[in-house]
Amino acid sequence: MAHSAVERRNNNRSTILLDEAAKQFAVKGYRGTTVRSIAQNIDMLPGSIYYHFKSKEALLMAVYDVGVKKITQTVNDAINEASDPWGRLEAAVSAHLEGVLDESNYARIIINIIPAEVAGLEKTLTELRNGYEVIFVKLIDDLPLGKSVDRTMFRLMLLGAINWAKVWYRPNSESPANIARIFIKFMKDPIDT
Amino acid sequence: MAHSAVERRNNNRSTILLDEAAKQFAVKGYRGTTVRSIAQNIDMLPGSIYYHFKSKEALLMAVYDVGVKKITQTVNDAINEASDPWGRLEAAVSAHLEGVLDESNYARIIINIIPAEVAGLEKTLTELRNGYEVIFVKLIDDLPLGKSVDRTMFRLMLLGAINWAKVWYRPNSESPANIARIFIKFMKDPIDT
DNA sequence: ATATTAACCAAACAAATGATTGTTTATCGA
DNA sequence: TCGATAAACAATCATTTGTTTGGTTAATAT
Repeated sequence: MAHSAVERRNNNRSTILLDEAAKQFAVKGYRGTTVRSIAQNIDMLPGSIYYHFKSKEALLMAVYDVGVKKITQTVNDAINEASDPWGRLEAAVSAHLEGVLDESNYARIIINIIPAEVAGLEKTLTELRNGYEVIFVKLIDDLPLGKSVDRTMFRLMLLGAINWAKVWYRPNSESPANIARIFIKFMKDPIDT
Repeated sequence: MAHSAVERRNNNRSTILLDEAAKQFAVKGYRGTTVRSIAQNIDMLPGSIYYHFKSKEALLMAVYDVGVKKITQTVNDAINEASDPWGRLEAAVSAHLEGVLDESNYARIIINIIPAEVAGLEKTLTELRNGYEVIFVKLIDDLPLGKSVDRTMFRLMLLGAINWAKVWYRPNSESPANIARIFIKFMKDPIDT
């Protein structure tokens, strides 16, 4: 037999480490999170973190990168469930909201980390976020809108509205899916009927 | 004579100190801003700040308070220039945007400081911001909207959209007034004409 | 002229924090 | 069994950060 019931050395605690870092960065920001508190919450010594990542900034980068990949995946999956353009956009908005409002989700750091707060990573973080938002550029391109509609402003308005939800959202507010439906309706239909 | 041409003792560097603090808090957040860097930028020693304010938190509070008062004033003034409900709302949005997008404006910190980042001041800061936003509650109450329209969600969407502008706004983007006009139009009119 | 006070400077402190170094333990392939 | 290596520990360092303390200077009041 290959390896018995003996506990393997395969303690892939890098994953646990990444999870914990994601959670704390999302809630307390970059500077509000300390290497020590991350280590403590996963029963690891502060110095050990530096075996997995060469610096605190590198740790944030790793978390941010995973966060972008995960929410990109989630939103893309959601899009494929719908067929008509407006339905696809609503599905994307709903998935995005679920991601950024779920406390256990990596995606939160995408909107909770202020790039300027990190300095050394400002440019890279901003680029990663912009890359993700390309999904919405395409979705909005596919909408049947009048010639006079500025699609860029349309996107900036919609994304701003949903990203700001983190500020006012409470677990007993409307559900992410409802918020998505309501916001899309505001954009799509005349307001007074 | 009262006091001659002799240089007055009126070295009111408290104002300069407050200005610099406002600027740095707005850009780098509370934790990202250090007492030292504020002092350095106005040629003052770190310790001297504690003559004017008893703590870093007290300094933030002072800045935040001035910020809320200033933007409240600005927006209220703008409202009085218009008469119809939609026009008043657009004026308010425009004034709000000008305030929060102007780098030299105190109002920026209202949206760039995350209350949860400060801990000891979370409640107070949130209350101050909510107090300001009452202006928009009233403006939206006055709109001629259909019975089925959720005015709270309407406000959250609109305020979110304009508050997020800080993330993408560049001096060569649309002007604050144009952004206000476009966003209000999105909310008011059918999208495809 | 003297006393008082506003407004700072100079220096330092204690705590917190990111990071480094040397060592140990456990697993696995040869 | 042995050597290599992954993964962590234990201890410590150097720096940063908010804050304090005591002294200094110049304007104002008495």
